[in-house]
Amino acid sequence: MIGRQEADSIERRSGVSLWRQIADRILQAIATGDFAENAALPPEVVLAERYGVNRHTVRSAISALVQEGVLRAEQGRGTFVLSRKRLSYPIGTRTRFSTGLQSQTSERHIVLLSSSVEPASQRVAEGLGLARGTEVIRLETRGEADGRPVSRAAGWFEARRFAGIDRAMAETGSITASLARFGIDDYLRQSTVLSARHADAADLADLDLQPGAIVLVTVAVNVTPDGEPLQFSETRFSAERVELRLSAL
Amino acid sequence: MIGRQEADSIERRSGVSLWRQIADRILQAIATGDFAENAALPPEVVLAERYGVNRHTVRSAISALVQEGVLRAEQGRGTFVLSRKRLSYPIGTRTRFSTGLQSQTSERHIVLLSSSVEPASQRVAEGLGLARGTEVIRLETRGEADGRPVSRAAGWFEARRFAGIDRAMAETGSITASLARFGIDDYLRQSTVLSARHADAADLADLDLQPGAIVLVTVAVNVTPDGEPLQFSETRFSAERVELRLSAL
DNA sequence: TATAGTTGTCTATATCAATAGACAAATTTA
DNA sequence: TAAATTTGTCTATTGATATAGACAACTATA
Repeated sequence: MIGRQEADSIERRSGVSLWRQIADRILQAIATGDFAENAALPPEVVLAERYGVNRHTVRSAISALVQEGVLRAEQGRGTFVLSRKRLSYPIGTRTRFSTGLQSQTSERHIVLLSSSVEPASQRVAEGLGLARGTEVIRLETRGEADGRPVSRAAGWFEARRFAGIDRAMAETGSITASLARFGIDDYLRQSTVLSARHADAADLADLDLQPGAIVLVTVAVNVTPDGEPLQFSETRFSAERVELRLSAL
Repeated sequence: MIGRQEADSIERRSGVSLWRQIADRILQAIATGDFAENAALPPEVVLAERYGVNRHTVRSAISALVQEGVLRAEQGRGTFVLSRKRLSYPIGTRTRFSTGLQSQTSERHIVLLSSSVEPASQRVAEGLGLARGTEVIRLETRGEADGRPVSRAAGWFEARRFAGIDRAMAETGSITASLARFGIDDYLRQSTVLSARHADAADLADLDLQPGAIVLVTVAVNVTPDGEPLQFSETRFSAERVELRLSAL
């Protein structure tokens, strides 16, 4: 990389405190592998000079990350990296939570948080090709890998056709397995729209994030091989824990 | 949507000032179309109550957005939305800047900012299937639509094979047209990895963003239909101006 | 032409964020 | 063991952030 010197500088009077900007930088460095797992961070004085701030400001950043479980500080020894690189979550025509992360994690599963029946909103109705107001089942789920939450999703299914999918989901912990109970043995991703924003209060709680964190948001429609809409979903990924790999679509 | 009441609340002591969080919310609302273009924002007192902060705090947020050219405030009348919804940028096997945004913009083009020859870094070499250190040409470009910067990209090409592609790029303003001069009349996107982070100082300058803004980052490899690597690229999109639509090819 | 509704400006106060310096406490190294 | 290195704690000061209240200036409308 060239000309990245000044990019290491920090924005003042930006509404984002310096300690949080520095915490972000450190997270970023860990996520991209610049700070290896278990390795010691440069000493506080060095970081302070690198970012052009006071040592105490660096300490604020570090203490936030210690709180967050990303770093461990040991008096007299140094500060060490606990967390690992980002998971790489594949998105393609055959997107499946568990299989996608299989090779990168020792354990992953989906937890059903809640379910409800509601009239389809405009966008849900559009996505599923239903009339607005048609009853749909809404499943709120969280995806976890190696004990850490990585994604939070809301999925909508036509209520009439998929009555009981909430129970299936609770029992199997898998969308794929749940759909199989309704005779769907294959489904494809028809469309995905992707955006990013700051995590809101709900995201922070659901994904166990700190304020100021970023979430990647996908809005997708899954269909049968024939093109019949099955599921409309909105998923939020923690941008600091996962990256999305667009596999041959 | 259900249960979004509390999500409207704001995080204190988060390292992100309240006025900036509120500015983000308003931007978000505009981007998703919740606040229509040219429409009046709710009065300051109402916003203050909605977000649970003082009116002066809301005013700070609004004044930042006025500065940014997103809002226009008129004493006695109200505050009005100037900017429009996010552009939807398609990503698929045939991803082309200009064609992708054609229907949504009246004008778009790519500006060549700089070019240089350098030895391939680890990741560039891997992406292009070259030995590390092989000479590559690096093109720095900015994509603009309707006069606003939407993306900032670095692209790497094998220097030996694509000598002069910088000139071609400067003249044509198009990757597709430049590659055509080297006998490449079609190319496909082989892989794309997507992540999100806060904009750094370089992003802020290049994309004309405000501190605290978010960028979507894609790292991609383009290949010939035969699978021969042509281009390795890293692109940063302003998350408040574009969303990425993953198109099935 | 009042009146209500809205943005703009001013003063004051309290808390958070950042800098500065000094030294304690723990660990590693010479 | 002594010295060097590193994190932890304390005090003090400055500027940015947030709250509070009052009122001016401007616009639309009854």
